[in-house]
Amino acid sequence: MATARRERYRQQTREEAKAVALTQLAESGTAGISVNAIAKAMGMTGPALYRYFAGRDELLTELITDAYRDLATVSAEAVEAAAPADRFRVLAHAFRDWAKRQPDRYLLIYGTPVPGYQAPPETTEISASLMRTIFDACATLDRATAPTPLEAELARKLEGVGPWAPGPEPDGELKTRALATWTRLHGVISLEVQGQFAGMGFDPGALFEAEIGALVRGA
Amino acid sequence: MATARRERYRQQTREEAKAVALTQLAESGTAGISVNAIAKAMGMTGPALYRYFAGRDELLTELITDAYRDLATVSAEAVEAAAPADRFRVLAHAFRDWAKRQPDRYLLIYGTPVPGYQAPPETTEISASLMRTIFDACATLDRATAPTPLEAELARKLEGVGPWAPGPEPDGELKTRALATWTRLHGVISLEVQGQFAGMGFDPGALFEAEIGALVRGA
DNA sequence: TGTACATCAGTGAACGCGCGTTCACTGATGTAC
DNA sequence: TGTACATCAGTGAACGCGCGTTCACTGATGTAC
Repeated sequence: MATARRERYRQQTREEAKAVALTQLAESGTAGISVNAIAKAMGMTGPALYRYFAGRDELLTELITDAYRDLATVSAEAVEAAAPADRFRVLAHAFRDWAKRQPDRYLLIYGTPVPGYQAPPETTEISASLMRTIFDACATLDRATAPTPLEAELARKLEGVGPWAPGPEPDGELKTRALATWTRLHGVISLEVQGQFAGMGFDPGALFEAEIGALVRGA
Repeated sequence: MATARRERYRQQTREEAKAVALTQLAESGTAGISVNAIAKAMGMTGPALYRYFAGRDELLTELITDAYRDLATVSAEAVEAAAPADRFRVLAHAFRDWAKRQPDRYLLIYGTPVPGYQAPPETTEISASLMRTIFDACATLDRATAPTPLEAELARKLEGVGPWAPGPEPDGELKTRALATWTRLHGVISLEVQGQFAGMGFDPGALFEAEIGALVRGA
């Protein structure tokens, strides 16, 4: 099977192309990702890349799903490996750490969408699996603190909607917590990786910890 | 002063160009904003626009500062007009309403930054004035509920950093609340306007209200 | 092990396109006397 | 009110550029006998 080696090289080339694309993304944004420029950086001519990708759109799509899947699996593995009592904090940190390590990929998933760009159906599945992980992490939070009236109202409204994730269906209160978790983590992380805290002279990590603390309390 | 009329037309043309640019932004993102296309849509040729803007960059900068200033003044006016007890809620709703009315402008300010693009110094001033409004709104929250240990720690760290806004310097606790307010509102709003809640079958408004409720409680 | 054929990777030329920006110009609109 | 001049708005041609993508092609790498 010499053909297997050929296939392996093929995959390597694809990965290399995507890696170059990510550096372009970091340097000049989504619009700066160019088939010709990628090929050039790899020591090839532009058309050669069409042996590996149907076109620019396919490459972009793959960049997005790759990043999404990576974030989802990293988070899931971290949560699964942790003791139940640590799961929530572990999830939060897995999220932020991943985002800080590769801010551009985070914004590729959760940043301003490219208008007109249609996310592939695969994304739905990945986001559902990520939601499962959030549910699992939130399920370990204690429920001693009573929800505010508005949280209780939201919980009631969320009862029965979905499913947002595979597996056992959580109740409205858990869904409420999951949403708050998602939006609050994203709130801090997105502003941080976008540099909106720059020059304010404080450590975003401390803010992040405080937000985790508020969520753990069950607020 | 017939020259005044000329100047008025001039300003009108500038405004029209920016308006067209905003529709392009909505249709195809920042990268889709094109000098030539704007001129064409206005019934002019491309070079004509150079009588009104030094170049594409200046137009883009103006789009950003305009949006930022608009959000800041709308919020400030809403808060000032409200009774102290309502101020926090009024601020939150002013923020979300503005973002929902013009999602593209919101993302222009708080979305993925264009790499390499340097925000003009004016932005700093506007963001400071917006922070002042947030401080003013948060100052009306009652402080009965004790902060969590991590919030207290953050508050201690924020003591003396800044100034983030003109006017009287708030203490660490108020700064902590302001940060939480900013990041939580942004968390919900940004995911909402980006369409990340699409297909989940719940009303983002209810989530937003719940988040406001949690903040009002002083959590 | 050697030969004939098929598959694949990559090249180079070419396509049409739209971009930002400059430049010299024509006409219209203003100001000064 | 009328004329001479200055200022401004907009045009059309042209610049160089990089883009995504196609196509016919050459060589290398594989498979089958």
